[in-house]
Parts: sequence; structure tokens; C-alpha cells
Amino acid sequence: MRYWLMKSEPECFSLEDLVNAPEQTTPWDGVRNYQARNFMRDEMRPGDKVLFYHSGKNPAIAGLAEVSREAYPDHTAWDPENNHFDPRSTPEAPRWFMVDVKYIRTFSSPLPLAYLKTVPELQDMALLRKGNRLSVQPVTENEFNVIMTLAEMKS
DNA sequence: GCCAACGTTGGC
DNA sequence: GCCAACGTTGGC
Repeated sequence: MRYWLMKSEPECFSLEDLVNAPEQTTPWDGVRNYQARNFMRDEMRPGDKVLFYHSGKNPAIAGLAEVSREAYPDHTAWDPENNHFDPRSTPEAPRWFMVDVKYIRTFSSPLPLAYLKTVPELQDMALLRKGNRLSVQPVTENEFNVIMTLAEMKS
């Protein structure tokens, strides 16, 4: 099993939105970055754990989710009305992919980015690297365990 | 609102 | 293949 961190702006789609989604599951559509796509398409498997990160105001890890369906074509790229429309992607040759993400739980107290930066064990985390903008990124098993422990401690 | 970092585009 | 220009992300 692998571990990931996925970013979302809560104004766009929050962990609370995932709680309220049908079957508490959502397709992670709209990713238009090749590195992030490759992680989803090539490396994510159902059952992988996902740290759900809120970017923007009060950036923090809000809770835990999991990959519930392996990658399949992101059809929003084919829709001219969609914000993430990309005419280079077609049903015959899809360029963009998405996975389904299913809710597991909300941390009783979210772990703010500023706090994570103070945790010695997390100093090498991709999330904390300067200029990091990747919206889908791998998390090491150790980083994941440290974060889950912190989430328990704060509850 | 600002700005640094980064990815993409397109001319050459 | 290089690189300047541009758009976007995202923290502060």
C-alpha cells in the first residue's frame, strides 16, 4: 500500500464536501499537471491512503481518505463547457486521468501547515519544500505514520 | 494584494 | 534545443 497527499481548495471542494458526496466518494477530476497525472494513472491503487489537504486560507491536512478506484479517463477534459476543458484530450486518446477518492475520516483538529513545519520528522516532506505546487504527491510510510500519530494526539 | 516558484507555450 | 514570456499555484 502507498500513501499520498492530495490538495484541494475548500472553496472548490472540501473534505466536508466529500463527507456529503454520494457514497462519500468523488472522482478527482480537473488535474492538468503531468506529474500529478502520472502519479494517479501509474502508481495509485485502490486502498492507498490519501491525506486530504486544504490549500488557500488556513492551509492544513484536514483528514484521511483512500483511493477507491484506479485511474480512468477524466471526461471533464472533453467538455467545452468545463473549466478544465482540454481539446487535446479525446475519448480515443485521453490525455488526462483521475481516480476516485473515498472518505475515511476527518481529523478532530486539522494539522496546519505552519505546525507541520515545526515537526522534525517531517522536514523532508514534499509538501514542506519551498515552491512545491504539486497537487498530488507521494508521502512516505514514515511521514504518514507520524502525521496519523499527530492527528491522534490532537484529538 | 503581493510575490516566488514552477510549468507551459511558442518563437527562433 | 534554448529561453523569454506568460499563466497559475499557493503561502504569507
